[in-house]
This record gives sequence, C-alpha cells and structure tokens, in this order.
Amino acid sequence: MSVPVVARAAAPARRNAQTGRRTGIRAAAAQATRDAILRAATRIFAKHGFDGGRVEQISKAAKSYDRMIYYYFGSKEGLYIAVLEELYRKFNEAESRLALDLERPDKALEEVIRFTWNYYRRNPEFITLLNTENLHRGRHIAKSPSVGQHSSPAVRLLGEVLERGVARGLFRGTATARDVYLLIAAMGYFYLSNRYTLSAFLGERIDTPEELAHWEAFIVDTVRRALAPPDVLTPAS
Amino acid sequence: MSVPVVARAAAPARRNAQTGRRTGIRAAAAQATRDAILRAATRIFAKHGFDGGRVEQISKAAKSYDRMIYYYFGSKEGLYIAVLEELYRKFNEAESRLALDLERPDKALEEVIRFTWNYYRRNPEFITLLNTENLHRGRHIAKSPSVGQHSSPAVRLLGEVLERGVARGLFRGTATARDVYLLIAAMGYFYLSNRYTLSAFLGERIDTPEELAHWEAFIVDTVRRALAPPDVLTPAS
Amino acid sequence: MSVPVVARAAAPARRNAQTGRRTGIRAAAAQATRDAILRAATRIFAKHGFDGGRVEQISKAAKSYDRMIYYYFGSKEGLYIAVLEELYRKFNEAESRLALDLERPDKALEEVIRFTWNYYRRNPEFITLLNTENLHRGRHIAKSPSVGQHSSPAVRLLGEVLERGVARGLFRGTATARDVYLLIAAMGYFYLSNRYTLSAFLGERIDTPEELAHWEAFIVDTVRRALAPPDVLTPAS
Amino acid sequence: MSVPVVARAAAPARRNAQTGRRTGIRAAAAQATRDAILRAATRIFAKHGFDGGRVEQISKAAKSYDRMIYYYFGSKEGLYIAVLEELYRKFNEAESRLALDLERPDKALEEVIRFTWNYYRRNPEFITLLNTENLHRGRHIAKSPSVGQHSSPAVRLLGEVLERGVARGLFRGTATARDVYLLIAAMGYFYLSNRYTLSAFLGERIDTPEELAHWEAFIVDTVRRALAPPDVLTPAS
DNA sequence: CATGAATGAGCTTTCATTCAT
DNA sequence: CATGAATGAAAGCTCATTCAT
Repeated sequence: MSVPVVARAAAPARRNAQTGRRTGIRAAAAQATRDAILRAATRIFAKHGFDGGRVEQISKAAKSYDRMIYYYFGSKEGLYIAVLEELYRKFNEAESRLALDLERPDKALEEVIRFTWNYYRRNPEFITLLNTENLHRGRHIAKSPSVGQHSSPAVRLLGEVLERGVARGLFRGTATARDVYLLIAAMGYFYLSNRYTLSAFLGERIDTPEELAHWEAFIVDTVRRALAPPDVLTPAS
Repeated sequence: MSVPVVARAAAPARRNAQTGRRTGIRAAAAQATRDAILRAATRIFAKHGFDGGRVEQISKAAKSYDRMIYYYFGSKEGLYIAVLEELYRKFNEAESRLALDLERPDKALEEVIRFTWNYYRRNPEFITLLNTENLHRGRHIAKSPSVGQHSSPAVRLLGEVLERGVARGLFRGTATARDVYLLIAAMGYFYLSNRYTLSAFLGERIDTPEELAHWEAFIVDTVRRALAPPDVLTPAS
Repeated sequence: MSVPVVARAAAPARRNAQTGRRTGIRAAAAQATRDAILRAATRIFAKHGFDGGRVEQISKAAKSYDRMIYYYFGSKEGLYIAVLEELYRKFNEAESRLALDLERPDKALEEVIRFTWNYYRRNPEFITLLNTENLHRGRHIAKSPSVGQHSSPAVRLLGEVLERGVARGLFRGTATARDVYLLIAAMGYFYLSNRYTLSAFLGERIDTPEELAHWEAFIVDTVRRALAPPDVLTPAS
Repeated sequence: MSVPVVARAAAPARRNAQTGRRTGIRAAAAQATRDAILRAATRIFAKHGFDGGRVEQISKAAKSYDRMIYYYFGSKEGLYIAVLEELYRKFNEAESRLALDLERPDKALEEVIRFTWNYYRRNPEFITLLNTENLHRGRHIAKSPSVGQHSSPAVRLLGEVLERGVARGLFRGTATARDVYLLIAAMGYFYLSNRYTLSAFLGERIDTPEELAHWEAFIVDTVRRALAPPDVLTPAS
C-alpha cells in the first residue's frame, strides 16, 4: 500500500466552513466542491477500498479535478481519513437522534436493534468502509483526532434502557450495555457484510427480502433471550 | 480495481499437483515453488487486500519470480482465486475434523462454538481475506468451481446436534441450524474482524486476553439462551 | 525546463516603484510586497535553482500570494530575471563604492582583491545564482536590458590602478585589467563555488577559517606575482 | 527540490557488469541499455540541472523507457548519483593517464595545465554537472561511497613535479601542490563555467578562439610566476 | 490590491504483465 | 523451469498559471 506517514496540511475552505464566517458565493461554491469530492470519495472507497479507489475516478465523479483533492485534503490518504471522519460523524449523529421511550425498556431495546439493523442496511458504505479500515488495522482512524474520543451515544442510551429494564425485572442484571450493543451490531453487521461469501458458502442467497426479515426477527429474539431475567431462563445444565 | 474479466488457463504443473503423479525431483521442486507462492500470496493479500497486494512483493516473499506467478496461476486474479480456494478447503477440512459427542448435545454445541472462535483467532488471514472478497461482492469466489457447491460440514453437524438436543428437551425446536451457525459465526467474526475500529469507537482496547475471554463466554451464554426451550424462557412480551 | 519564450509585460506598480512618484500608503505597501517577493525569490532561486525554486514556496516565504508574483513580475521567469537584475545592480553598486588610493597602486590592488573575495564570501547567493544562470547559458540575462550594457566599474578602476602602477614601475605593462580582474574573480569564485565537490574530491574540508585565510593570502600573492615587472621576474626558461 | 533521502536498491545488471561473469547476449544488451541511459542522463542533467532534467526526456534520448531508469537506478536521484560517479571515475582515469616527464619539471607543469584546460574544454558536461552538485551542497556526492575517498591523481603527480622543480631550483618551495592544482583548476574552470554571465558582464564575448587561446597562455604564465623561485621574483613591498 | 479557488498539463514513480533466453 | 530484461499504461501527485471576486 505505501501510505505516507503524515497527512499533509489542512484544507483552507474547511476552516471557513467551521467558523462560518465567509458566506459569499465563492465560499459556498468552494464548500460545494469539497462536499462533492467527499461524497464521491465515500462511494468509491466503499466500492473499491483504499488501494482500489482511484483519485481520478473520484475527481471525475465529483465533476472536479485531481488537483482539488490535493488542494482540500492534501493527499489520497487525507481524503480517506476525511471520509472516515464524516462516516463516524453521521453515524453518531444518527444514533443521537434515537428517541427512546425509557418507560418501556423492552420496546426501547427493540428500537435500538431495528435502528442498528436498518442503519446497516441503508448505509452499505458504512460497512465496507469500516472493513477497509480494519484491513489497515485502524491505521488511519488512529490519525484522526475527531474520531473515538467520544464513545458511542447508543451504548450510553442502551445503558439507560438496561438499567430501567433491570429495575423493573424485565432484564437480567449481569449483561453490560457494551456486550448487548456488540451482540446487536455483530448479528446485523456480519450478516450483511459477509452476505456474498456466506451465500457461496451456504450454497444459497441469504439476502432475499424474506431471509433478511427472518434474520431481523432472529436478532430481536436472540437479544431478548440474552437479556431474559434468571427466573424465566434457567441455563441448561 | 481493474481486474481482467476472464482468468486465463491454468498452468500445466497444476494438473500434476492434483494428480500427484509425477514425483520426480523437478516436479517436487515445482510443487514447492507453487506452494511457496500460494503461502506468500495468502499472507500478503490478507494484509493488503487484492489491490494493495503487489505481485512483486509476493514473488519475493516466496523467493521466486513474478514470472512464476503467471506460469502457475495465469494472473494476479488467478492467484487470488487460488488463495481463496485453499482458504475454503482448509476451513472445510478443519470443520470436518470436528469430532462431536452427539450423546451430549449441550457439550457438542459448546465445542462448535469454541472451535469457531478459535479458528477465527488462530487464522486472522481467514477473516481479512473473506472481508476483501466481500468488498468485491464475491466476484472471484463466483468464478471458482471448487467453492460453494458443498455446503458447510459444520452446519450439517450442528443440525444433528440440534436434533438430538431437541429430542431430549434440551433445546427449543424452532431455531434452524443455519441460524445458530450464523449466530456463532457472527459473534466471533465481527468481534475479531472489527476490533480496530471498535477499539477506536468504544475508546478502549477490546482485544486484551481478558476481554477476549469475556466475549468468548458471552458467546457461549448467548447461544445457549438462543436455544433454551420454551418452558425455561418466556419471551418478554 | 519549459520557460515561456517571451516574458510578459511588466506590472504597473513597477513603474511607480521606479519613478517613486506615488507615495501613498497603498503604494508603499505595494512596494513592500514587491520587495518581499524579490528577496524571497533571491533566496530560494539561489538555494534550489530556477527549476527547483517553487513559485508557491517563494510567495509563502514572502508572506504573499502566488498571484502577486504574476501581478508584479508577469511570470516565474520574469521574477527570476528581476532577481538577476537586482543581483547585478547591487554588485555594481558595491564595486562603485570602492574607494581606492591611486597613489598607492599596490595597496589599491590588494583592496580590490580583498573586496572581491569578501563580496563572494558574504553573498553566497551571488555565486549560486550566477551558476544557475550559466547553466541556462545566460538565456535570461540576455533578455534583460538593464544588465551588461555598462561594463564593470571594478575593471575600469583596476585599469587605473594598473596604469599608475606601471608608470611607477611597480607592475609589468603587459597584463590587461580584464585579465587581472578575471584572475582575481576566478580564484575567489571557484574556491567558494566548488567547495562541496572539492572537499569530496580532495578528501578534506577546504572551507575552515584557516583554509579560507590561507587561500585569500595565496590569491594576493599570486596576483602580485602575475603583475611583477620583468626585472624582478625572469620567466623560467 | 524534494529529493528522497535514501536512494533505493541496486541495479541487478550492474553487479553482473562488475563481476563480468555473465557475458551472454542478454547481459550485453542489458548493459547497453544501462549505458545508454547513463549517457543520456549525463547529457541532460548537464544541460538542465537535476530538477530541470526530465526522466522522460532521458529515457527517450536513451531509446528506452522510464521504467528502465527505475529498474537500473532505483530513482531519478539514483541515476543522478550514478552520473556523478561515472563523471568522477572518468576524470580520475584521464588524470591517471597523464604521462609526465619528471626530468623536465617545467614542461611537466605546463602539461598539467594544458591537460586540465583541455579536459574542461572538451567536457563541458563535467563543469555544469559539478556546478549542479555544488548547488545541492554536495548532497548527492556525499551519498556515494565510490567518490572522494581516493584523492586526485593529478595532485599527487603535481606534488612530484614540484619536488623535482624545487630540487633543481626551478620552483620556489613554499607553494603546496594543492594550492597550485587549485589555481590551475580555478583559472580554467571559472573562465569556462562563467563565460555566459561574464560575456554579459564585460560586454563582449570571451569564448572566441582567440580569447580562449589568450586565456590559456595567461594561465600558463600566471602559474609559472606563482612558482617562480625567490631569487627571480621579489614581491613588491 | 489582495485573496482563495480553479485549471490542466506534466511530473516521478509503480504496476501487472510479457519477452527472450 | 528458471531468470532477468523489457514494456506501456496508469497511478498519485505537483507545477505554473489564471479566474473570480
């Protein structure tokens, strides 16, 4: 791969975007250019990976020029990091918008599950980009100051849900929010991320609408069972 | 990515390798060269992906020459497909070696879980290569005649285990072997595959020995609960 | 290289700079910008050559913008020519300030030598820029109307010194001022200009203070000998 | 300029060339390719400097391909260093071929002078390449293990000449061989290297055949005078 | 006048692949 | 079968320069 160790300098227009000061036509056009590049890059890196994603392909898809990528993001890697940051930002934002009825923990739990499942389904780029980043052992994300310092809103929310549920005797008290969150994520993510090799491996398509609905129900059921209180579930001896 | 649409014809030595007929010194040396390339390619594709893996890097790591890759595998893509085939072959072989005590379904279930988890842990290349292939939407695996026609031995085995368990009232009868298998796979695969981004996202390392042991136990517990018979688990309404 | 054949028209502010008429605040600021660019360009062209000197590097070092270079100098080449003109102007100016005591020709000669040697030592950019221009076969200097029409003040001065010295029997009469001037220049320029390759070639540093002082004395001695009258120097047969 | 700090790996064919082992047709053709590139690079770097010399221009002039430059020399910088090494090698070789009649020190001295002057005249690339390297402060030469460890053959030869001359009372004994060598080099090198700017500066061409012959004679005369023994030259007080 | 964005040509370098012994 | 040289397309990136406020 050969990724330069340090991403180069900042994007001038970005600063303006943050301060929000300059709102002229030029600045708006510049922002539009930057956004177009970021969107195109998200799509193309998601489809081809970091190495497979071509700079020219991105700039063309953004109806801009290679040069602009370096102008705004410094390097291919800088652009890739920006894509990851935006990815996390949007995901956190979506999780933050989750409005849960804490008075009904069981329903709230189900909503978290369905939100996660649907987020993965509607944002396939989220999955492939994270896989690409894991292929690189998180090398790029580690360089980003904006990612990872704030833990997931959903984990925190889930913690509250569990707390209420335990208090009402609906859930057992020994499962942590993180474990439950990872269980939910794992079941959804793996199924969708690996659908191509799984289909080949199992010898049948697993991404038909019926199969997807079946799996979604299985997730809900499994998570509920994982949280069932001791009096309703006696561990098999 | 730019992958040639059709992989070219196989190399003659490959036939020999399969039949195992020619056992002369040259044939053995040839087989050694081919194997070295395959091993090097597995390592390097796993580390850098298909696009990121360089032909020269592979041939050097195999202490051979670029030319040999084309001789034995026709193209970079042909080599990559061979890597995938070998990957599946070994995995199937390992699953086939699973000796389960069907008289003790619960214990057999646990063994399947631990086998899967340990296979993923000990073969990190298995995970990254599958991710890479899923990035490509299974394009290469679809070209391989040797992969996917025989469904997983583990799913079949698991089917038998479940059958016995249900017969003895240990497991509920409404979960299919495939669902259980996917649950087991999902929990192990996702956790290990995504450990870099998860660590960044959650703000703490999740791949310490303690955390790994904790997750393994959580998988066992969760799968058991997913299979708990109706009389011990009343789904929360 | 790829230098446009014709340098474009000069910037308006340049005219102002020369006439010095407009003395408003803006004009002063403009002059400051122009000067800053010229100084930065001198430094950077001296360090990296014409091709190696980057426009952006210069504008940044001048705390200005690329655009300003084109505004004031028309092109990179125009800026480079302006640098050369300034270089010659300053050198001529310095030579013109030489106040020689013609009553003591021998002392005056020594002063010319020491002036030249010190000018080279204190203005290393002078040397590298001239070398760069010679690499280009004087292409740019030929385009400048302000360089080369007035011959060197020092050569003229040296002519007077020699004349006096010959009249007094101190110098021989067969050496021209130009030859003596070139001898002085050659010994100083070559030693300083080539100190890096010479050090490598000779296997020892030649730019220590001791070595420099030694060479300076050797120049003085050599030039004196070159001018020694016939009665004191009989050419070796 | 931005030169990579470390030149990359070696050229395979070069090793063969040194061992002289493989003398097949392929090896000879390879050597021819390498030599053609080296020759073309010498010419083009001499004409345009390191930054101004384009890789494509070189490969085309050598009737080869860009790729081959990287195959044999690793990088543009590696090629440039190889050019410098060859330059030094040839110069040392030429100096080594100097056959001096030590029985006639004065004649031998003149031969050294004429050899140096003629070498510069006939190898203008020698001068411009050294200037380019000095522009870079000897950065590349410092990386070469083959340059600079063996001091100049001419300096050693000159030392012997002087010794004999002093013994016979032809030369003074206070000038070192190095000083005399540098004087000879300076007068020739400077005159030829700076002929373009000097012509502009002095207002007349200095590279006509007549002027060149005049300067050559002046060098001989000046060096002789620099070596004249004390009894024939009384320094003007 | 200053400033940031845009432009497209062209740069060095790398790639997968093939040729020729 | 092995080996080193050759090939040409294309990659990431940089450059001088111009546009538009």
